[in-house]
Amino acid sequence: MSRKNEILKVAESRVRTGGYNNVSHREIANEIGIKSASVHYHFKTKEDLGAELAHQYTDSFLHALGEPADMINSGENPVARYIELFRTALIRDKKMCLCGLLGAESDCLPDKVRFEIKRFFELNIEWVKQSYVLLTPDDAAHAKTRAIKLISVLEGALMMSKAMDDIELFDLATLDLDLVGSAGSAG
Amino acid sequence: MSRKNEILKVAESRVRTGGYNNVSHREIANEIGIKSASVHYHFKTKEDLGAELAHQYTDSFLHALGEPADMINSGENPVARYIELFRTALIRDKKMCLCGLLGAESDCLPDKVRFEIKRFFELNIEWVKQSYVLLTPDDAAHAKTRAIKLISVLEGALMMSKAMDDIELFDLATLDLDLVGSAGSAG
DNA sequence: GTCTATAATTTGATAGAC
DNA sequence: GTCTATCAAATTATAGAC
Repeated sequence: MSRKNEILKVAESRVRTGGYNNVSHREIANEIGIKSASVHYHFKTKEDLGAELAHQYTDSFLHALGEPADMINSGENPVARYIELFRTALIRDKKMCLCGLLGAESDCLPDKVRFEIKRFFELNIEWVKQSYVLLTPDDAAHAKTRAIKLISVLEGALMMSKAMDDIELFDLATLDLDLVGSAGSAG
Repeated sequence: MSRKNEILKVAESRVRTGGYNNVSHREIANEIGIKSASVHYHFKTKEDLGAELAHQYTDSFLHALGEPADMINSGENPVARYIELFRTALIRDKKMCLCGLLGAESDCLPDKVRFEIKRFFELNIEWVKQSYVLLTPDDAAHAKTRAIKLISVLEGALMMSKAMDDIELFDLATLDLDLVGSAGSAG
């Protein structure tokens, strides 16, 4: 793993644990065995580090999701996979969604970081919306609203599970979610 | 307003904007015209300040909610008021829920603060659960799960609205929520 | 090209002034 | 009782070593 990716990895862990102000050059440097000032060679400013971190997180997230159309062709429900990816963040990483936590802090973030957070949600809304359109073409008019509802409950469920230190809360919150039917048809 | 409450007010604004690490003694002090060290007279440590802030926020939130039984007696839907209180946080304050943001950072917070965040969500789940029990006694078995779902979507909707800097997202996410019927009956 | 010595600023806290 | 001078540690950044 390149030095740059080592830095991003440590930064991701720390930001997903406590937000933008929970990461510092020194802690990153200590963890990978360089001096804190060395981080500045790889990322000119902290703002640049944060922005590149969020951008890469978004790309990696979308890559893990894949293409809704492909999934449907192979008999998989893309919305179910979307939910599962959020669950993975909680179960495997034991951490928040990077862009969820940063999104909540948006008003105090540097411009470049805020821009990348927005990009994450725009692309996520579009991905889920497209999935709903493919799953239920007759209800295409509601696809975007349903996408926003789904992402909201997933981000909120992550947040509550961390707050209560109880993974089961996530499963309760995401029980019988809107997988296929029109908004609120599950249950 | 007492000095102590002045400090809490500034701290609340800053924490709700950027989390626990977004507040500092100096900024608090500057804003109210004292020296940063003076804050330590009113709150021994930052942990104590954070804990008292979260405790007071929780009490104030519950007080604004009132008693579900009273509301039902006077013909008001308590769940509708609950949703409205979250909306107020966004529209009037233009800020996150204090305990939502801190909850997402839970793993890096001092013990006393984490304890208060947990208390917020425990009391909120209980309040909403009780409301559902009163509204739909026949579905009492699902009341707690429905409460968790509702709080999740509200916290997530706040988060997304801040991330996208778009209040309308909150209204879309909370359109046709589970006000009375059993889980997922809305739509 | 990669990294570090060093610095300016900020942070949380103590010891003590009035 | 209320507040401040002062401090030790941490944070981001620069200038320059190798």
